[in-house]
Amino acid sequence: MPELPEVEVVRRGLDRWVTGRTVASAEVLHPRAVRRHEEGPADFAGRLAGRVVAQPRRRGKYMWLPLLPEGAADGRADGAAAESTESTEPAEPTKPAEPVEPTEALLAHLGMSGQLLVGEPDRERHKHLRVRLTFSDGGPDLRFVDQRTFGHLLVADLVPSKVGDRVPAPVAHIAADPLEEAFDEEAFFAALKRRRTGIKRALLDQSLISGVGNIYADEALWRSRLHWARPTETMTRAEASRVLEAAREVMSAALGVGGTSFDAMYVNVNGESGYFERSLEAYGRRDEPCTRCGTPIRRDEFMNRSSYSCPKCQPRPRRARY
DNA sequence: ATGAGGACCTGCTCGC
DNA sequence: TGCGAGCAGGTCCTCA
Repeated sequence: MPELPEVEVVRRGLDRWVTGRTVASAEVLHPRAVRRHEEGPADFAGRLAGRVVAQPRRRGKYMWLPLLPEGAADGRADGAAAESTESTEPAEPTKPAEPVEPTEALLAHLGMSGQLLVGEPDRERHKHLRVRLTFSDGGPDLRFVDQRTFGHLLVADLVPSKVGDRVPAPVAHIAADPLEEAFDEEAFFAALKRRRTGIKRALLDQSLISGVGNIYADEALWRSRLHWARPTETMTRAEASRVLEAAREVMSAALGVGGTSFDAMYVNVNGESGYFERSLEAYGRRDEPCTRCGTPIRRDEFMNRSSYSCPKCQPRPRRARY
């Protein structure tokens, strides 16, 4: 279940394996994977062929590969893409070119089960392979594999975002994530006071704060001792800061774990952080003792999914909001 | 505009 | 052994 840390690990893997390379072809094996590309699969593939991939970017759970015109310089000073493996030596001549500002990007959202895998072009095709990109150097290809098809890829124009940078159009309304420098804590707190909803719903609202999913929301709330149905308008500035800091902590920890196995990610740029197996304090621990107080963790239904919390550390507010 | 709930999707697990 | 129910949840869509 990729949330921000897992997506960031994938982004780093993509930076290592595809930045600076030229797309030869894009093959859409399941139209649903590109359903948000309004002009359809053929246009999607057409826009990718021949483009040079610039350094991958990310905001929250979205990531994107800026696309440069064919033959453009990739913006890398060290030509690191060429050292990925012997078979990925770029075929293009390395003549200097004017830096070009990308106007489009390949945008990816992994959804629930999406993976971006880099590997030898002739390896076996996974059952849930949805999209495949090949590169002009004949080196490792890039595969979008997604069992549940909640994820998607599309090519979009880069437009100004509410954060102030240029991002793919579908990301323009997304707030910065709490690990970004640009994250506006004052604006987040003001939004909490304005909203008439519960804190967990607010944490999952990507227009207020991006990158937080169900798992890290529960973990951040457990750490900050806040109940998920706490009305946001009653929260103090200190409580808001607490839950933000907790979110940063859990996501940074997960990123740290995911990052440690990063060097071995040649064929497995897949967003598995390994974090879930060890460090979760609330999520998925129904009836297990709270590691702070020993009270059994409870599971509530919320938004058609689960919320885990400690009944003692996170008492339900008298006025709950969902 | 805002808040709340459902739809989408497939594989796995559980109970009968 | 078979099979249906339940569960997993990010985002978009609809409705009040």
